[in-house]
Amino acid sequence: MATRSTRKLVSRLSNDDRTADIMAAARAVISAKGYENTLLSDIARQAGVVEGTIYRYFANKRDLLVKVVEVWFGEQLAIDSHLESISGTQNKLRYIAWRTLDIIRREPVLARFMLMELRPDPNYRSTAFFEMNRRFTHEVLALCRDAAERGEFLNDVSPNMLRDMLHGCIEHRTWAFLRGEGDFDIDEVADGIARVIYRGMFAQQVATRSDIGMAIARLEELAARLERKLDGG
Amino acid sequence: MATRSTRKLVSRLSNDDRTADIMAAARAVISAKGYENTLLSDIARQAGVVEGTIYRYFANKRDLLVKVVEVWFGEQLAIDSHLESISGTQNKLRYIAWRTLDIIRREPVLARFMLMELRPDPNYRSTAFFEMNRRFTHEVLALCRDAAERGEFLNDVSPNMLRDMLHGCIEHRTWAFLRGEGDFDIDEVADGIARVIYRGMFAQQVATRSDIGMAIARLEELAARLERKLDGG
DNA sequence: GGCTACTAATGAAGCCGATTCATTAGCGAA
DNA sequence: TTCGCTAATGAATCGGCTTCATTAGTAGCC
Repeated sequence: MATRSTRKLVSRLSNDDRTADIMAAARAVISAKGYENTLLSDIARQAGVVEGTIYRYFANKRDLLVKVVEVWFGEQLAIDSHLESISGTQNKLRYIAWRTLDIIRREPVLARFMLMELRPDPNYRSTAFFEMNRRFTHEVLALCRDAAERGEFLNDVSPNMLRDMLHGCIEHRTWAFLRGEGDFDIDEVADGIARVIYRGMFAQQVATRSDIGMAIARLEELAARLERKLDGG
Repeated sequence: MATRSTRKLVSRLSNDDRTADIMAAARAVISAKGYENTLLSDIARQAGVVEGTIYRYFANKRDLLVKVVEVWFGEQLAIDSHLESISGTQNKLRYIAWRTLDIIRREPVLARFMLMELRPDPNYRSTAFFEMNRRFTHEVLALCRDAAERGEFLNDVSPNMLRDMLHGCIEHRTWAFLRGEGDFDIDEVADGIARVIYRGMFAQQVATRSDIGMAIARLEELAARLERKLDGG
């Protein structure tokens, strides 16, 4: 097809090198132009190859972008040992929310891709991404479950619901941020979420009728003793 | 271009009639095949017109589908007078959440369109859809604000945050439903959301065990003082 | 150092939708 | 009945992704 004279090949690299090149190019393009505006031809140009070459390494455009975002997301998850050093369930909740919001603030394009492309995928649950995300959100589940077992939290709302409230609220806020509305005060948001969930689930040690009954009994006992003294004196 | 012999025109209708035909066809196709699988040619065939005709009435495919969803969403908002008859802030919250979940359950494809196409739109805030959605979510805002003013709710988390928690959680659950996971128990979800938010914000005027303990300590102190007087006297 | 086999890289062609626009035909007004 | 307007047409275009027969680096062998 192509004439001999126009053909020029770039150097032949190992599979790994070429894959890395293309993914780096894709990452650069996607983060510069946003997901919907990313063309395969842009990626190819940036990587210094031709569009067809990409299909030797990736099944299709979406496959490429998913792999890029998986790596990206994995990097975010890696930095993650601070949680244990925080004490108190409410503080832990606040930190988890804050950290998630912070990732979103730093990498809005990534966040958008997650929300738009990965989560709606019908077989999301069998993707590598799901597994990573599961580990990520597992913290909230474990935290709430522990609190319930220790008696700190009530038992009447499932930890899954609480996790969804936390992440759902974060995502809802994220959309406003991604559209460029307002100033995205992540401290305020994280604090509000943690506060409402914690207070909403806290198994408050309120006084019961029997507590009050005991108090009355004690007062009656004291009064009786005084009375005896007065009578006797 | 076209030869005289092959050309056949459908009857010419008023603009409104033809617009309605196309929108009805679009709605049928999108709800049968899902948004990503909806082709303009499907819609045209269903409407009994040719693809090009659609461009006389709508700027492009997206414009058509947005208008379809706007009308649909408007219908949902119309049925909406039950809320006032419900008493109690928590019950109202539960009803609002339940009703939203119910709309989603009945029209999952359109719900998906809202979440995927309308909300991410950069000029979402200037769309008719935003205005409708504002009225829709305004109920939650008003409810929480009123409760705060009456002293039923605490003042330390903004009503906007609470609204986002409610809708965020609903949306998060919706994705799982749209992917066909689990059974989408909307009663449980609505109840959980309302419960956590209500309890989390309720300005609880109850006595705690420590309050009663302090009271008892104070009484014992008084009793001791009396006793000393009697003993000394 | 030349030859061969292997396969990475090429890029033109194919394909599949949305979108455009010159042409045609229905319809109401004069 | 004719005329003018414009709704409807559908072939052509366009803009992406994807395929695949062809070309050319490269490593291994003698």
